Amino acid sequence: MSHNSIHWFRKGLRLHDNPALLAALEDCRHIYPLFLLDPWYPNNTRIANNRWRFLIEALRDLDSSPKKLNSRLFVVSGPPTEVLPKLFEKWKITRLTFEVDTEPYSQSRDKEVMKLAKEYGVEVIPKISHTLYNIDRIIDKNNCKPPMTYVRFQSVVKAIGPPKKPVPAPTKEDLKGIFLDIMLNEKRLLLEKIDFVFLQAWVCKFEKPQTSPNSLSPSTTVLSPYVRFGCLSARTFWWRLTDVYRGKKHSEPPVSLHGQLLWREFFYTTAVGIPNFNRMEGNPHCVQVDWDNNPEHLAAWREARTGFPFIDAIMTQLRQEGWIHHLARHAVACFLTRGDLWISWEEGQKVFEKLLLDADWSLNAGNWQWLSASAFFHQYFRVYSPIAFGKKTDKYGDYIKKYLPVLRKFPAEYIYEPWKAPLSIQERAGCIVGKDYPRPIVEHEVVHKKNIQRMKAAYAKRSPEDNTITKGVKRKATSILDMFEKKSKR
DNA sequence: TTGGTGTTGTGGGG
DNA sequence: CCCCACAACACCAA
Repeated sequence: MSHNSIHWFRKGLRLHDNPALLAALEDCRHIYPLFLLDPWYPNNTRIANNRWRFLIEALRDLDSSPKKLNSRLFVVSGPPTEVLPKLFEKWKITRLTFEVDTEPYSQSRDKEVMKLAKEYGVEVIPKISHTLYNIDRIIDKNNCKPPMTYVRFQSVVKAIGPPKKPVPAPTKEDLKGIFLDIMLNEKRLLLEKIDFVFLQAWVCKFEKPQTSPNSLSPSTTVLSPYVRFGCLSARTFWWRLTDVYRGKKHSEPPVSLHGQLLWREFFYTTAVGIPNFNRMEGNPHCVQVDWDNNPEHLAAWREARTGFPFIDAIMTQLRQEGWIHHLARHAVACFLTRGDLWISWEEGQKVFEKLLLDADWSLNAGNWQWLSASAFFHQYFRVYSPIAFGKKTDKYGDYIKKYLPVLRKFPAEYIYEPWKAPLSIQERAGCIVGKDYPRPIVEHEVVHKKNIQRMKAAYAKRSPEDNTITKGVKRKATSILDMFEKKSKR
């Protein structure tokens, strides 16, 4: 019982499956659970109110403890490199623990913090628990470069074996004799929800492409924000699913729920292994495209006034609720980029980063590249129709009517294309297109064909060593990865 | 070297 | 209901 420990919460806002927190409690006299409000985030990223609120609630959840334990979570504002040294001295800290975070800013921040800790004689213990695997190990196993397809990724992780089991939450026994400032109040509600909602049959049958982007209540788990902030451990989720699968016939990756966790892991891996992953320029795997600069169109997309009800309804749900179905993300992402507006995926990435509760640096960048056919996905001639796609799962446009009440009186026949309705019908619906609801800002039938040709030209312009022979890309990637490897050898 | 395959397209044809 | 054209890249198996 000799250490004074800080456990620094960043992601991983939970007590269960938190190996770094357990490490902090070992031989510990006093534990200080800490969350820093790092000004780098509001200064360099976009965070809408909904997402702040989710974070605050998650922190409150961590902090909410039975009064009798007199517990608390320390929340301090300021840059980590300024705040932590003060706390090291004030609390006579000998040990700092935290969960490994692979994002570029986090990596540089943690490197600085580790240097400082050394100066103050503080032992640092980082532990992996945000991802299913050690991402570096996946890259190493794949010849020191990130696997570029899901199939390849699957074969690499299969060779590694299943993810590690989650570690248990600290018990009252672990805390005996420790001055604790945190509560052991797990997100019970959430775990109960998993047990309750995840009826076995539903879990076993789950196939992502069969779920609906526009059902009125979500057709998927909606656990992504919890996983994003680490309120729910991906490993805990994985092994709970394994329990549910046991002995039953069940769906398989890529479409199963295990498959969804592997998609997350896939983009975490590529984000670590590919330089400039959230940008087009300097990103060796990203097709270089001459995207248009069109602030009016971008604003119309962002503000749900493209004149395409399906697109506008999705963007409205995004703004109001901070969550939209994965396929809805496909529809609006394709529309913004290669499908209709020909605006850079980086612009869409910024809007999602701000509005999605589950906005995750790696997944956001990876999926935008996928949807814009800039990397990972290359069948750019497969363009989502802003009219036809939604009809498959919502013939009468109930989803549109929910989020765009101005259109609620339109008959099903015209709900996806109100501009085609005769004026008499528009009048009867109490909504004149061009006055009460915008006219479509582009002619989809025309622009999407033109855009396919522009995409074709962008692909053709890639230098031969960029596309035909992968050597060119590999060379670039490995040189970066060599550096990365050296850095990560502990 | 070649041919097949890949989470989630559309519109036209039979 | 299935099949095709549209026609690209990364990877793998033969």
